[in-house]
Formats: sequence, structure tokens, C-alpha cells
Amino acid sequence: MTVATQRVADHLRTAILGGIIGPGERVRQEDVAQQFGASRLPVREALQMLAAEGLVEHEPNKGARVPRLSMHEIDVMYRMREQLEPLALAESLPVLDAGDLRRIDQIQEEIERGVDVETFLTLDREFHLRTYSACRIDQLTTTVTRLWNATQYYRRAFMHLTGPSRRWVVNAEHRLLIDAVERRDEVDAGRFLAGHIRRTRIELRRHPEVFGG
Amino acid sequence: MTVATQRVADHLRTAILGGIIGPGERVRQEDVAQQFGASRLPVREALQMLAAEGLVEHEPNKGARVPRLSMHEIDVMYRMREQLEPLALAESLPVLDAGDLRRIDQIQEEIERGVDVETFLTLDREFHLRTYSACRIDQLTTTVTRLWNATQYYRRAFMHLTGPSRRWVVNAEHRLLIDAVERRDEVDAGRFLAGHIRRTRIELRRHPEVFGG
DNA sequence: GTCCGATCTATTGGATCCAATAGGAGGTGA
DNA sequence: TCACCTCCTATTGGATCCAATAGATCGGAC
Repeated sequence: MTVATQRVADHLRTAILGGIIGPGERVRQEDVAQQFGASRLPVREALQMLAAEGLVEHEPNKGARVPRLSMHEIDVMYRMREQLEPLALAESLPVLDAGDLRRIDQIQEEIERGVDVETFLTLDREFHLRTYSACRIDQLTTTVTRLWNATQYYRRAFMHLTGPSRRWVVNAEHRLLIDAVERRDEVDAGRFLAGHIRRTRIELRRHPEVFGG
Repeated sequence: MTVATQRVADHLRTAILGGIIGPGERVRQEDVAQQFGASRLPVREALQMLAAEGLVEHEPNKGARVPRLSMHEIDVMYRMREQLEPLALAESLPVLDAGDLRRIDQIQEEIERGVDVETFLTLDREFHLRTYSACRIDQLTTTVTRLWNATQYYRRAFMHLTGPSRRWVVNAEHRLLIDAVERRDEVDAGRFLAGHIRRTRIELRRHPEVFGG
């Protein structure tokens, strides 16, 4: 697999996260293969990887398609994040170095400058994942990343729908989180983080239209 | 992929969970392929699936091997279980039917009959996973199952080491859990469950020799 | 004697080809 | 006109073959 498979998987993942391939859409092996000038084999293996990540569903002899998720599924995934991300943060927090902290602060400054939805999504993701970056437990970081990926589409839809009116809440939460992180206070940090995720989950529940189509 | 890949993956998974292929051991594609009278292709795809589950590690051009996990990694995975399994139970609990409850009770009765280590491992696993069986959130059940699988080898080593002396604690915990489940009390059930997992984690930490070789 | 390099072999990665399955189009019967 | 059956095509699954990489072994030079 390795290099070719990885390239294809990265490309498809980016396309799905970017909303270029949306829920319900099918992914044909041949199309992707031609697009890469490669054979179908690495594409098949890449699709398997994505299936394992929950980014596509694979039905035998029918191919892969991006799954449509219900509000309840997203809700539970957010609750999983509430449970797991404080753990990842606690693992990471003691070993985050000065460069990480500086970068985290930079990202937040840029968010506060008032960016558009797509940029916000990218920065917000980088912000949080960066706080976990020193966590060396593979199963944990992998699971957390998968949860981010699988919910990305609906987070985008939600953001486009609600606009930046509540952005100040995010900023306040991020600032509290950063402060706790810099103090290496994992209890505080975990609490702010869980609250941050929970609030987002609750707000998402108020917009069932995100899951309508 | 489908049928052949699935068969190979199931077989390899069973072999790894059963301890037939242990940590550090390499898995050669050709060997497995011959063993199945199939080509290497489904084996490759099966190995990818297992890699996604964390049951093997895959290094480019070097092949797959079962990873050796440190005590700290196992400890964190147990903490992940403490966080996630109460969630899975809460999802499952309201919709568990009478047949499930009966089966859960049967399993516990058999455990109490005093079985050997291998049987205990199998029954204990079936016991817990059965309580989650009505949870329909794929990401959650998948993640929980993966955590069980990835830690199985060390659970076995621990059990063989300590013998059945503390089996009565497990039985008491299981009984309390069953009672809460039958009352559909998700708070109680979640608490007993988290405690059950936590106690096992703590006891595991007392036996670093499990991770020595 | 030891260290470095080259070749050789075992094993994996990727491409092409063939088989099998699913879904649809078209035709035929009632 | 509608239902059902058959055939056809598009697409995926699997096998075989070839290329590339890593590790080992052997040889040579210092």
C-alpha cells in the first residue's frame, strides 16, 4: 500500500472533509484511479482505510459512498468527544513545549481577527488537535481525529447556517482553555474543554435542519 | 474486498486475540495467503483492516507485525474504556430485549461456575459486549470493540498470572451491573461499569511483569 | 580482524487482466 | 398496461505477474 495508497487516502479524505464529496455520494474506484494516473488497487486500499475511519461506507460489490449521519449519531459522537478529548489533553498537556503553546496562541489570535467559515473550521480544528499533539497514545489520538473527521461535514453546515453571531463564546472558551493549558492545569483544562464540546453539541441539536438533506 | 478479505481478517483477528500470534511477531502475506488457498491481495486488505483496528502495525515495505504495547498505553486504553463504555451502555440499555437480558444472566451463571482462564476471557467479553449490543452507533461500538481487542493479549497474561483468587470481585460487580441493567437504571449501571473497568486497570498496574516480555 | 560496500534473496507494493455481481433496459406474455 | 423475465453493461472483487525495497550474506580493503 504505502505511498500511493496514502496519497490517495489523503486526497479523498481532504475532499470529504472539504465537502467536495458530500453525504450520500458514491466514490467510484475507476474515477479516482484515473484522476491519479494510478491503478485501482491503491484506490481500493485507500477506500478501505477511509471505511475504517468511518468516512465512507463499503458495501460488497456495490462500492463506497459517504454515509449520511443522523442527528442522534452526531450527538453521540460529540459525547464521545466530551469523554475522550479531556483524556487526550491530559496526556498531552504536561509535555507540550513552548513552540506548541505559541502556535496555539497564534491560531486563536487569527480566529479572533474574524475569519470566514471555512478558515474558522480549519483553524479551530488545528487549534484543538494541536493541544493534543503531544499525546503519544495512538489509539486515543486516532479515535479523536476520526471523530473530528466524521462530524466535520455537519459542523460546516451548522456554521454556515448560524453565522458568526456566537463566535465570541468560542473565543471566550478558547481563551480560558489556553490559560489553563499554560498553567498546566489539566483539571481546569479538561473541564473547559468538555464544556466547550458540550455547548457545541447542544447548539447543534437546535438545528435539525442540518441533518435534513 | 468483501468475502475473502473478511474471512482472512476474521481468521487473523481470532489468531491474534487467541494469543496464537503474539506481540512482536510478524505476519507474512504469503504465508497467510497459502494457508487460505487465496492470493496475497485479500490478505493485504485484511492486514490493512487489522492495522486500522490497531491489531497490527504496518510499516511500508517491511510488512505487518503485532505491536508491543507499554503499560502506559494499556492504562490509557482502559481509561478510554471507562469513558466510552458507560456511553455505549446508556445507548443500549433502554432497548435491550428480554432475550438479551436472559443471555447476559446465563453468561454470568456460567462464569460463576468457575471456568478456566480462556473460557473466562471469552465469556467476560461476550458478557460486556452483549450489554452494548443494542447500541446502534457504529463509531461507538466499533471503538469499544477495538479497545477490547487491542488490550486482550495483556488481559490474558494478567489473568494467567493472578489466577482466580479475585474472581469473586468480578462476580459481585457483574451482579450489581446486571441488577442495574434490569432496572434500566443507566446511572447506576454506568457507575458500576466504570468502577469495574477502573478496578481492573488499577490491578493491572500492579503487574508490570505482564508488559516485560 | 574488523569495517565497509556490493550483490543477492526474500518480501512487499503496484499494474494488468479476468471473473463475478448488481442494476437497468428492453422485450414478451398475460 | 403492467408485471416479470432475460440479457447487457457498468463496476467491483480476485489472481497473476512485474517492479521496488529492505535485510542478509559474502567479499575485499585497510
